[in-house]
Amino acid sequence: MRERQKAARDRRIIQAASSAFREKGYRSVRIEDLAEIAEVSVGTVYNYYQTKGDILIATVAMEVEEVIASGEEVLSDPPRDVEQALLKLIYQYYDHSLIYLSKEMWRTAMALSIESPNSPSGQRYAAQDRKLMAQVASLITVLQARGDVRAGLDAEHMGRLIFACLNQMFIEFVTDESMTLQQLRDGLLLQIRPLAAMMSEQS
Amino acid sequence: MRERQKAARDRRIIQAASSAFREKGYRSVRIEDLAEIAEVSVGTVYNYYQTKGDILIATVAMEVEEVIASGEEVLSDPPRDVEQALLKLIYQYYDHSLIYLSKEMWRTAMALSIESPNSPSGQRYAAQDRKLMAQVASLITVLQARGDVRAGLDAEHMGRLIFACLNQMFIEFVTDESMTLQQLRDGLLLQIRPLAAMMSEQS
DNA sequence: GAAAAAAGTTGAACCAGCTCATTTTTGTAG
DNA sequence: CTACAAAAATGAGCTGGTTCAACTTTTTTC
Repeated sequence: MRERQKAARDRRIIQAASSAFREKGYRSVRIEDLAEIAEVSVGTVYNYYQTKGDILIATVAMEVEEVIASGEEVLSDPPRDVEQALLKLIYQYYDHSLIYLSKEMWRTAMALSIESPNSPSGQRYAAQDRKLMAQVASLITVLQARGDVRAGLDAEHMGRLIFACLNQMFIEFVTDESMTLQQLRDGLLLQIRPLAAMMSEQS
Repeated sequence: MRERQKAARDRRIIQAASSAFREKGYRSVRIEDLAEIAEVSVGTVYNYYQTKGDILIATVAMEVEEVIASGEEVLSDPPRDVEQALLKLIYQYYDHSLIYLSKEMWRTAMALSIESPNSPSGQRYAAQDRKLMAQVASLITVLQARGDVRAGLDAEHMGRLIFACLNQMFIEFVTDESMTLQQLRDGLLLQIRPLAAMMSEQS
């Protein structure tokens, strides 16, 4: 009974935040605005979320959760070619990224996770980053088991390396409003190609 | 005459900021505090710097400038071994990083450059990042010219890749207060070793 | 040297994120 | 149904970054 009330309010707040942030911009949306849209008071918003940033992270986290799930599908049957397999997974990430979130929202969420790594939302974001990293490593393990990646490599280290690479490209993407998804894909390709070649070659 | 006054005030402000941020923490230092230490008014601080973040970036930029200069020395005569050469350069960066700046200051500066990439200070930080990346690429070019790195590789792309790697490790370092410089070095080593091996091997 | 213009300084006021003492609602016991 | 307690909601007020109209100082002009 009370539980249902709480859940409903929470949904109204996060719903209001998600669309308002995307449409008006995170910066220019005031907590007061959210409270009004969600038909609660400012204090109540803070009863559900500790800071404005926490509300943002909650919306970003939903998105990342979806991305991780869709990545699992790629893992189940990746292309034989190493380059193709990596690109398929990463493009999946990239293509999902702007469905519910704006570049500004990504920037703010990333900034927050770096600035306040010990806050609950900072840790939440970091945990999801680690999951993505693990997924990349997992893909490499699969490819290795099939003999498409040479056996001498440590899959976890390679996963970290490739994650660093895709993450750097993604930061570049969200910090440049004029950069398109296609340019992001192309940029990544240039980075991944030599790596994939090294990983697959039998020396 | 007026120039000298301005320069002196600027120095007092940046000086006050640099030590106050390091000693009391960026967050807890108020502009009002800086103004008092520097013996100017709040308004004057804003006459020299557009935001609190700009003041921080100015102090960080001085540090990075030094790091870039010290990196140049490594470039002039790098070790023959690829792994050793890369590590020498990057450890140089790492070891300098905490001389004048706290981890919190680094976190805040990084967060700022991601969150506000179009502000003057965001661009300033990004420009220095690019310089560091170019320095890594430059090292690879030198090693390639000496025949220690295989000729087929694109030095610029490898530079970006290695920069992504060292930057990721550095973010991990500053977002974990308990992580030591030695742990940072060791973490990087694990990432760089396979890469260096791939770069130097003649296939 | 006085007057006008330009450059720089000042701090009170503004704004938005956030807090917390108070009030309201919900659930429980008699 | 009433009394009580626990949980939740509320919004006025606090805080600290930021602005800007008024003021002061320096420079230039005649």
